[in-house]
Amino acid sequence: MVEKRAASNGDASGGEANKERKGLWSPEEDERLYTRITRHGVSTWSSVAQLAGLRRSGKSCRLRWMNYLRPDLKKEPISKREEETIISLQKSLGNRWSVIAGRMPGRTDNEIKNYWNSRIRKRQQNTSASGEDGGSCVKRGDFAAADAKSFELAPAEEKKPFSSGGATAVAPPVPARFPLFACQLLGSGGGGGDAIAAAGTTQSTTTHENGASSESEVSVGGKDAVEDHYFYSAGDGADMDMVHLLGFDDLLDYQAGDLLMDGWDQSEFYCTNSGSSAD
DNA sequence: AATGGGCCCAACCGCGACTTT
DNA sequence: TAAAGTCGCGGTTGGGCCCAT
Repeated sequence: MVEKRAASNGDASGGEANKERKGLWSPEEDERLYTRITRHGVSTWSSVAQLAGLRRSGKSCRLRWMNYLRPDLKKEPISKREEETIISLQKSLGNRWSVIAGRMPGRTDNEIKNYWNSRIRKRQQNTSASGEDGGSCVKRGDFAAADAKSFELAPAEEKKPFSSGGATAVAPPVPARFPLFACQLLGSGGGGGDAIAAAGTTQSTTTHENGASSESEVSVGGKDAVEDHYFYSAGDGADMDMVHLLGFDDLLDYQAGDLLMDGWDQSEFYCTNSGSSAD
């Protein structure tokens, strides 16, 4: 879809040589940006644009990466369960889309905002126009308002970036800010190995027989290095030699157990590159 | 087959916050 | 402390797609 749009958007390398390009991204521009970031990471977005040879603003590059190229993005449509989560979080947090997106791995603020504006809000307007409570228009199932409580941010933790803004250098290929995932140690004999870690890496998504819908292995360096793995140093110092990223639905399931969603912000984890394809 | 209206989503814009110098 | 540079956010828009007529 985007490719189709981009293809009709003209030649990325043509036109006036020094004028900043706007509009849809071409596949070539995507490739340049993706390659640049996966190989060298992000120091500042304006330098990424420059070094990738793109006639785009840093801002535009950031947006493209965050909303489309990031390897950890979910490609599938927003599920019913995710929709319920969006509704609950919007109710408690308001239109703080980035915070809401931060609670939904693989989803972007833009995606959630668009989804809200185009579908949920409209539906709620329709139902409230027909005399119902707008907030309860969707059947909530097992995700009641009480569940939404566990998503709320502690005030002091709001807007806590992984690496602070400005020109913070980050080891490749992880972008300056990257999402948090709940992870599970492999070979630890069960749930005892649950941990939280940070990741900004490529996921090779696989569907497992146990029904976990989007369990993924973490790999490094995008397409060129799918065999490499990051090592994560957890808060207690324990190293994980491999982690599984869990899909959002899996995380909701964990609420019944030891791992709560709001645990995501309670620990800080640092990513070190163990082996690496970065040149 | 043509067309017009609504939907959806990628991307832009403007602004505030933060960092660096 | 101020200014400049950069980032990130929420609101908005433009245009392609889909579908009913």
